[in-house]
Parts: sequence; structure tokens; C-alpha cells
Amino acid sequence: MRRSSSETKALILAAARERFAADGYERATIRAIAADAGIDPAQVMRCFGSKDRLFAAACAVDLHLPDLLGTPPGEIAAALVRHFLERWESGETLQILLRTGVTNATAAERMRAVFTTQLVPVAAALTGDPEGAPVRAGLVSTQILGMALCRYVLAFPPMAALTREEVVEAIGPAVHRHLGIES
Amino acid sequence: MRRSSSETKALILAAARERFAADGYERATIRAIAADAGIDPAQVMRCFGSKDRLFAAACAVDLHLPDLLGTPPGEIAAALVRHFLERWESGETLQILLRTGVTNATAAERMRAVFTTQLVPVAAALTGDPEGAPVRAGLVSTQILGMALCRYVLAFPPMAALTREEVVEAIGPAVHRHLGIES
DNA sequence: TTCGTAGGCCAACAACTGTTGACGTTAGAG
DNA sequence: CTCTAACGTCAACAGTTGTTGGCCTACGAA
Repeated sequence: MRRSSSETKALILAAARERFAADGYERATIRAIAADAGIDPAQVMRCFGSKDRLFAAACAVDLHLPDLLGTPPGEIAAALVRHFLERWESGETLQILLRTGVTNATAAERMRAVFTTQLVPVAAALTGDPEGAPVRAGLVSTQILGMALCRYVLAFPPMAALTREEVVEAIGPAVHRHLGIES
Repeated sequence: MRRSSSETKALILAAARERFAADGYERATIRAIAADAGIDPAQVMRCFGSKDRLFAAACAVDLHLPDLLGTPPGEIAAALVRHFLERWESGETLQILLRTGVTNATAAERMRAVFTTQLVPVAAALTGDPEGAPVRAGLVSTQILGMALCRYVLAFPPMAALTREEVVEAIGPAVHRHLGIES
């Protein structure tokens, strides 16, 4: 059987994302990823060059933050939390960064980049306070990443048991306050 | 040179805590830990049996939560945040769990145990609401662990740049609200 | 002193890792 | 058809890992 190069790459990338998200960088071996994709380990090397480069490709993350400028100020925080919960539960893209960013320097750098280029600008636009935006975006991150950590990664029972809307009600006000939107 | 068995164990344990906290479970090799302690790798095995058992020993964590029952209700949250910041910056004991708990099942289980046995009871005592205590303690964890993650592990620049008291001011109100203390 | 117990060190094992090179094999261009 | 370039597979490499057994040596009991 024969595939196009891009097809193979996509196949490998999907398996890699799953493995990296589930096991972290070190325990996700190239052999395991290749086995999941039904492909020879050597093929992975030919397509991506090295494990580092494969990982860098698997780390490409877009938060897909919705346009919240039209949202009523009082509902922005809830919408934000809801968006992240959906993104988190729908796929493993976000889980990669959290699982690997804690021990892998490349992933940590990538997370800082996502924060700076995707989250800070949104906070600046929403608050109309460019100067305070980095801190506000950072505080929002602490609350949202903290919830993801406790709920999905560490699986603290009380947090894992909450429904999605209960989570929105629980941390929405904190996020709202961190954003500091004038109403 | 000759040491008592307990002295050697303590020496190894200190080096192991440092390595596990800095590198996570997989990248902290027994050889590296032994080298840090100035001891032969085989000695580590003789003292602790296996890497898993050494790790389990290194994971023993006591939050040393202060007695907050006498504290005015309005200052409890700030005192709690301040306590965790101090614990975090003073040593590597807490960093072990966060760095390893994300990829290592044993460490994650340990974190859940610490949460259940040390944090939930305090929340129950402070709020006088035994039924809602697990959720309240969980919400507090999301905010405090989230801050630790962004500030110390991922090193988001805006969060790492804050002074300790600025952090207390920033997330204290959120923690206060999560605790839900009647005042 | 003599001797046994226990700490310390060395060398080696088997398993696994990322990575490489050589050798089929197949599709499409000429 | 023929030929070539790219995909796919196999086997092996060098390095690292946790782990083990044997040997040496120092200390305390006899």
C-alpha cells in the first residue's frame, strides 16, 4: 500500500498528539506512536526528522478564541470559561501543552508564546487597558489552567464530578474579576 | 568512609527531591540522583529497593497548614495564599508533586490524597459546611495550583514578575469567594 | 585479637531509547 | 513500455536506563 507524504504525516501527527497528551514527552516513544499509526518507526523519522521536530509540530495550538467584543460585559467571563471547557473536552490538542509543558522546556516556551500572542491581545481588547492586559490575562490563565489541571489531569473527585455549567458558575465570577471589565 | 544507614537514606532523599522537582519522574535518573548525593547508584537500590519506592518516599508531603480558626474571616484567604507562596518558594517539596503529578500516576494519586486528607478538612472547619467542603476546597486548589503553575513552573512573565504581596492581593479575593466564608 | 555483619563500590546485564542505512516496491513521468 | 523518485520495511547501531551480584572494607561484638 502506498500513501501520499502529507497523508502519512497527518496520520503520524494524530497518533503523536494522542500519545503526547496521554503520556507526556518522555514516555511517548516514537515506536509507540508509530505502532498507533500503523507505520514503521523509521517512517516517522523520515517525515519529521527527529522526535523533537515531531513534538514541535504536534504542539501547534490555536486557542480559537471567539470574538467577544459584542458580548455583554457581564457574560464575557462565562463565555470564556465555556469556550475553554469545550476545547478541553473535545480533543487532546490543549492537553498536550499542559501534560508536557510541565517537564519539557520546548512545550513551556510554546505555552508562553500562546499566552502572549493569543490571550494577552484579547484581554487588551476586552478591557481597553493595554498596560494592565498582561497581568489580567495571566490571572485569568491561573484560574482556567488551574481548573483544567485539577479537573482533567489530576482528577480531583469534586472537580471532575461537576457539570460543565457548574464549573462556569463556580469560576466565572473569579475570571470576571481577574479580567476587570468596567461595566 | 562509613555512614549509618539512616544518614545515607537522608542524603539520597534530599538529592532525589531536588532532581524529581526539577526534572520530573522520567528524566530524574537514579544515576543522576546518586551523583548529586556523591553515592554509588547501586547504593540507592540497596536503600530504597527500586526507583518507584524511592519516588514514593520522596513524595511524602505535609502542607503544614496553619491553624486559621482564630483568624478574622476577612483575612483567612490572604493568610492561606501567603502560606502557600512561602511553602512554594522555600523548598522543592511542593514542586515535586506538581512537576511529577501531571505525568506520573503515583504522584497524581498522592496529590489527591493530600487534597482529601489535608485540604478538605481545613475547608470543612473554616466554613462549617462539611457537605460543601470538598467542592470549596477543590475550587481553592484550582486557583492556588493554577497560580503556582503559571508563576513557578511555566513562568509566564507577568505572573513571575509579581511580588508576593501583589499575588496575595490579586488572587486573595478569588480564594475568599471560593471558600465561601460567612462573615 | 578474631570474626561476622553491613555499608560501599565496581562491573555487568537485559531492556529500551532515538536514530541511521540499505534494500525492496510501487506509482507516475517520459 | 522504461526509468526514476519517493514510500515502506527490515535490521542494526550506539547510548542510556533500572537493576543485580560479587567483592572489598570498616566497624563492633566475641
